[in-house]
Amino acid sequence: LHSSRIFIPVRDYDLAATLQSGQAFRWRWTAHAWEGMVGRQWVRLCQQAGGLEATVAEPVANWSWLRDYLQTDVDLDDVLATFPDDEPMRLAVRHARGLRLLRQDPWECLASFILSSTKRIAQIQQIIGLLCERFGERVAAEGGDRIWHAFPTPGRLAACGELELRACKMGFRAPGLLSTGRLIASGAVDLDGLRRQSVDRARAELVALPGVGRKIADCVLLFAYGFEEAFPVDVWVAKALRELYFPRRKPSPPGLDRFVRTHFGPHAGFAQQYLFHYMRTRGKLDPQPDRA
DNA sequence: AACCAGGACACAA
DNA sequence: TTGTGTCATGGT
Repeated sequence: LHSSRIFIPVRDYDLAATLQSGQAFRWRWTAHAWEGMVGRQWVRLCQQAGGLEATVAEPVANWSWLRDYLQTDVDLDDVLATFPDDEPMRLAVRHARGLRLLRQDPWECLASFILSSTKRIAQIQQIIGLLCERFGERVAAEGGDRIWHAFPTPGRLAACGELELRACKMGFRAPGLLSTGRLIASGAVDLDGLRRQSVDRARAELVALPGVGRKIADCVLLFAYGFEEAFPVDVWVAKALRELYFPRRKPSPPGLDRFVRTHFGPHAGFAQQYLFHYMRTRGKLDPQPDRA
């Protein structure tokens, strides 16, 4: 019953848009497929007619962890039906219909977004790549002929010095990542415990961590815990709101917060991801080399 | 060569 | 409450 390959039937799933929309940073396009890590597992993903094909390095009996990560059981139509019926959302959804939210590991997601501040996605990928290569556990890929690295545990990072982290080109983000890693490694903060908290309590605990403000906390709430009312506002989404919704006057920060909370519905964070991806990739050529 | 990137933080007005 | 400087690093 063990297998190293599975076909996951799903419709309306744009794998390329999903893996390149700045929510996860370890997926690479190589040899007509996406390769990356899900937890401790190396995974190759391939978009196929009617679903996704997945390959792992060593046969497994249960694939629920991958379905959970990819969120293939989510009915996209149900989500899209809750979006506001306005022109910006129509544009954003038409631009990348099939864009999904992943369900990531909280620690990896938190650490990744601490490293994301005022960095372009390509650079975030580079920093995280160095971090994993130097401090992550070695993992077999594709039957063992190649080596990948798991994301470093909080304990391993806590054992690092700030200079070692700075050597991964993360600059001023190093002390925040280090302090947060040590708080989690010591047990002073329990990331798994946030799963059962309310959004507001979970956000409050995340914002209390060094290097974590409102925006990064909302990214973790959305991408790792599945709080889909979380609505991270970065420079791109701020630009989308400014240009598409408030072209004349600029709303105050609390006014804008009230707007996004009431206007985009129960899956506001999902809508946010469409706006983000639309603003970042409209007008550009598809970055994926050979796509049907 | 200036400018900017999925910000957070301390501090001023 | 809202505005400014600072913090690294690399690509356009």
